[in-house]
Amino acid sequence: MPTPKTLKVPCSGCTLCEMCIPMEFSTEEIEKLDELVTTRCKVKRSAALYSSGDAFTGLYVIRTGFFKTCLVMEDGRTQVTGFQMAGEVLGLDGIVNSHHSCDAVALEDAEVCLLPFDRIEELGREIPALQHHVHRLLSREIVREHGIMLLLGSMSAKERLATFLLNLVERLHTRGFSKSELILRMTRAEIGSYLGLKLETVSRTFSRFVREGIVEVHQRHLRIRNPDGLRYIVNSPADDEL
Amino acid sequence: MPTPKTLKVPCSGCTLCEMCIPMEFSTEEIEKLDELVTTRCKVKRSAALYSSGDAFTGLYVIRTGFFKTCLVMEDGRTQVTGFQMAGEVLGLDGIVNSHHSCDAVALEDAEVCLLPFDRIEELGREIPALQHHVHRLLSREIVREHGIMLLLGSMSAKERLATFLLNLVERLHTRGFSKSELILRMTRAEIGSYLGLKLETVSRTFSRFVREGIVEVHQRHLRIRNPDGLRYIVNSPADDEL
DNA sequence: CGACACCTTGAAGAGGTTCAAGAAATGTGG
DNA sequence: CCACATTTCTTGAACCTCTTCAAGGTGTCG
Repeated sequence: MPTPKTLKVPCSGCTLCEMCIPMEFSTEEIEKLDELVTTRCKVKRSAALYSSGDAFTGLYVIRTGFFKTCLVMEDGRTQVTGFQMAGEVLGLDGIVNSHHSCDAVALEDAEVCLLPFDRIEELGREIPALQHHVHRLLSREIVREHGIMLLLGSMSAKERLATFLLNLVERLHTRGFSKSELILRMTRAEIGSYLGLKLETVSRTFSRFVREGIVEVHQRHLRIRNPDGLRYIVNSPADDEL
Repeated sequence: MPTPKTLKVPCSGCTLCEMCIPMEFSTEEIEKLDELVTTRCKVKRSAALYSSGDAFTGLYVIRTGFFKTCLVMEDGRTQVTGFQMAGEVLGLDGIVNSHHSCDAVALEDAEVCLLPFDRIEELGREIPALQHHVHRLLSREIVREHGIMLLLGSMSAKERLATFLLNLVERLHTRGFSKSELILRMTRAEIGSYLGLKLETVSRTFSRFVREGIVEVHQRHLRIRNPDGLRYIVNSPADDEL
C-alpha cells in the first residue's frame, strides 16, 4: 500500500507532460489545475500502488519510478499488460466499475500524484481543453493496446522483442535519456509475460541479438548498437537469417 | 464508404443501451441527447465504415449489423482487434490523433448512428452523467483489451476459442438471442486473426470441440451443447485430455 | 560469505504452423 | 434455375518455433 502525503505540489512547475500541463491553458486555468493534485504518494519497490478489486479513486501520474500493470488469473497465471514510466498515467482501468481490474506494481521506488477522478470530471466541464485531454489520454491507451494485440497476435519472438526495445528506448529518449543505452527495470520473466513469451525465450532472443551484433547485453544494462537492425527485424515478416 | 443519410432518429425510442440512453437522464436531458445523433449511415457487407488514416468525426453506435475492426501492417499482415455488434460503439481509436488508426468493416449489412464527437464533448460539459458515461465507455474498452492481451499472451488455442465463444454468446444473449445457438458472422480466418491463431487451428479446434460433444458446428451455425465444458476449458491451465 | 533471485544455455518435446488437397457452401451470369 | 467460379472450411502430414525441464552461472543483499 502506498504512503499518502497531503503535500501541495505546484503542478505548474512540474515538467511532466502527458497529463498535467498540456500547455494550451490560461494562467487562470493552470491555477485550477494546481488544485487538482491533492496527494502525492511514495511507492516502494515491488509494492502495489493499487490491486485488482481496490476501489477506484482517481488517476495517478508517475513523477518518478517505473511500474508494471498486470492481470492475475484464478489459476495463478499472470499477464503483464504494460510498463509505465515518469509522466505516464495509471488507473484508467478503474473508471468503468469504480474498482480496479488489474494490479499496478512499482518496479523501483516511485512517486506518484493522485488526481481524484471526480475532480477531473468537474474541471473537465469547466475547461474544454482538459476534457479533451482526458479523452485523448484514454483513446491513446486504446490505440496502444491495439498495437500490443498486433504484437501478440501476429509477431515472432524476434519481432516482439525488437518492437519492445524500440518502444522502450524511444519513450526513454523523449524523457532525455540516451537513444542507445538503457537499463531494464523488469526481469526477463516480466518482459516475457508482456510479450507472450517464456523467460527462456526472451533470454535466448537477447543472446541472438548479441550474436548478430545488434545489441550488447550485460544483465539489465542494454546498449543498442544497431537500431536499424531492430527496425529491420520488425518490418521483415519472413526474416532471412544471417 | 458508408451512405450518409441526414435522417432524424429519435434516440429516446431506441433500445440500444451502451451509448445512447443510459437511463439516469432527465427528460430535458434526453431531448438534448436526441439532438446528438445527426446522421444515420447504412454500410454494406464488407464495406468499411472508416479506414486507418480517415479523419475522425465522431463515434458510431451500431444499430444493426456486425463489424470487425482490424489493423493492417505494412507487410500486409492484419490483426483483427475486435468484433462489434448492435449497441456497441466504434471509433474510439480516432480520438487521440483526430484520425482513425484502424479499419472498421461491416461483416453484414449494417446501420450505424454517427455522434459527432465535438457535440459529445459539448453535451458532456452540460450533462455530468453523459460525461461520466463516455469515460466509462473508454475505460471499458481498455479493460476489454486487457482481457484480450491475457488471452493472446497466456492461453492455449482451446482456451482462446472457448473464451471467444463464451464471450460471443453472452453478448448475443444480452441482446435477446439464444444462450446456446449462434451464427458466426466472421470467417475462420478472422476468428484466427483475432485469437492469434491460423484458420486451420481454429477449424481443428472446432472439430475437437465437436468430438468432445461440447458444441455442434455446421459451417457458421454453432450450437453450444455443454457451456460448462467451455467454462471448464477456460479455467484449466493444464487441461487433462479425454 | 552465504542465500537467494535472476539469467543463460542445452536437449527434448509439444503445440501450432505450413503446405497441400479435397469437400462444401455461396454467389454469378447465362 | 442450373453450371461454373470463387470463397470458405476441413483434414492430413511434415515441419518449426517456442516451451519445458534441467543444470549451472552470475549478481546482489543482508
